[in-house]
Amino acid sequence: MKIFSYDKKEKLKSRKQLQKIFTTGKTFSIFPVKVFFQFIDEQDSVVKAGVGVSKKYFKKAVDRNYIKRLLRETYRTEKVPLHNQLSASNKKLKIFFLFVDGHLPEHILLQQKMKTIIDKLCNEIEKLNEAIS
RNA sequence: CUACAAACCCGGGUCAUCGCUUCGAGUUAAUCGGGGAGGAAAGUCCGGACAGCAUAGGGCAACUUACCAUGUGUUAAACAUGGCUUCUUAUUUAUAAGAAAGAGAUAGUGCCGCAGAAAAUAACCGUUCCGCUUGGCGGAGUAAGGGUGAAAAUGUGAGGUAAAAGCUCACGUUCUGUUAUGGUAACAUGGCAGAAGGGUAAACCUUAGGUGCUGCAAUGCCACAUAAAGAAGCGUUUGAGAGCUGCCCGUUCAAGCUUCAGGGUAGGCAGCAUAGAUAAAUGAUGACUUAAACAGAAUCCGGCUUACGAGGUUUGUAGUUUU
RNA sequence: GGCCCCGUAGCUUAACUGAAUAGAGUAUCUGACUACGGAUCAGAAGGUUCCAGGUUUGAAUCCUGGCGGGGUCA
Repeated sequence: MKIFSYDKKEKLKSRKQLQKIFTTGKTFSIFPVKVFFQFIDEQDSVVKAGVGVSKKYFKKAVDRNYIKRLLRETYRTEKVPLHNQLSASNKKLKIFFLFVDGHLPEHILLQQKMKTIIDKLCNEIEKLNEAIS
């Protein structure tokens, strides 16, 4: 099994599910990224994740594509601890990363931010486990 | 060789690691192999294919095209080559370069501020003649002159007259009709007859040609869900309303239709591709080398416009050097 | 993705059927009134009419192309 993969099954796609996560999901933001997430009982993969950029901040389609690629790339390289934690505690998760800054980010900076986001998500899982136990 | 202009071409490459999408092989899987953004993919300014709309029928309206020939485009939009006409610039003054939404103002209607007598069937001043009172007033003729204006009624000269006037003549200018010659044609040159009336059609419009309307969120199918409920209005052969056009006609269907408030669903297949999805792939990092810019497909094709990098090729113009 | 509409002072707008100083209200500034403010009165300033080109003697207005903003259709 590939470790760093990010294929179709792991992507959050359905319009309905996205509406749900935006209205009822929990949020926190690690600048310049805002994270929507929601724990869920039944799902065909451990995590479903999506990325997005507002047209309000970036007019050009090239810039939006670039940021979405960066977000996917950083999530792909940093997601391993989150997966381990989730399979250990038998939870399923939906995440959506929304980019909220006005200018183009550096790859290295975004990678560090993603690391902290993943850490925070792991903490959330631990908290949830403690609350149940 | 240098500079400028136009047209066409190109739109980074190699290696390593980790990935995405699609197709094929593979019993599922693991894995392996093949394909994977642009000249503008953009703007949506045009045209077509294709699809639906009763058979896409007639008229008005609306939109659109507009020098000529040939070619491409099945038509159209548009483009290419060559030519014609007009305008601008330059000088060698009869050529060169560039530009043109380049049919019609003698079919009709409208408009032309201020200034000016007058802005289009021109008599305010002036000028000439006649009459009366004789300061001057009235009538008639007259576009030679009048500082304006973007534009002032065919230019110059002569005759002519009371004064004038294309009123007449000569040389011109422009237009209309007709005709001869050259040219496929636009048109050019000449003869004859007639005319002289400003501009504006990116004002209405006229002439000739073209366009039925709506658009892949079209359209067909599968799955899922709900409210076949409520209120108001119109109507059932004396025809409401509908058949996707702004109106009318013709024609077809016709027992339900319209509006209000509210509720449900919005997942997929075909359309759809020798790149091709359906929250939407074509990437990231490192190394070397370069000038790498503008920029990311959603039914497809063609044209136009806009954004942009370093060069190359060809043609033209100008300059310099050598022979 | 398709189809429509709109850009005028800081803000809300008029003139869009070509005509020369682009007009109002509000906000701003100055003065008057008041012991001081508000309200009121008087005056001033503020416009590349989104940008570029064209038609015309003349363009906010007509035409063409850009830029920006908004609406609608499953």
